[in-house]
Amino acid sequence: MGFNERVWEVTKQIPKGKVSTYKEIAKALNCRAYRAVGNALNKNPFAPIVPCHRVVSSNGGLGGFAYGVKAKIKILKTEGIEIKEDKIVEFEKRLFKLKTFQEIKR
DNA sequence: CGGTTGACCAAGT
DNA sequence: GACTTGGCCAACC
Repeated sequence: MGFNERVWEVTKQIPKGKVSTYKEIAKALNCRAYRAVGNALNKNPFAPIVPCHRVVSSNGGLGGFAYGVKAKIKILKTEGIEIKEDKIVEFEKRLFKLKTFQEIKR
C-alpha cells in the first residue's frame, strides 16, 4: 500500500460536520509530509467516498479543492460547517481527532 | 539521479 | 497584516 492510499484511509474517518488539516493527517501517518498529503488529495480518485473537502489549512483557512474552492465551501455549508471570510467558524471546535493509520487498520 | 512542483507550515521581516 | 524564507516530502520528469 502506497503513500496515497494511506492518506485516503486516514481521511475517510472524518465524520460529517467535522474537519481536519493537512498537517494533522501527516501526523497521523507519523511523518511531516504535509505537502505530499495535499498532492494525494488533489489526485484522489475516490472523490465522494474520501471526504477531501473536510481537510483544510492549519490556520483555519480553506486550503484548496480539485473542483474549486467555491464548491468546497458549498459542500461544507451543506454539512453544517459555517464559513466566514474564507475561514472556518469555530475552527478549533470542528477539528476531528484523527486516529493513527495503524489504529484504523486495527 | 538531480530538479521542479504542489490543495503546506512556521518563523521572520 | 502583508510579504519572504527555509524547511518539508512524495511524485513526476
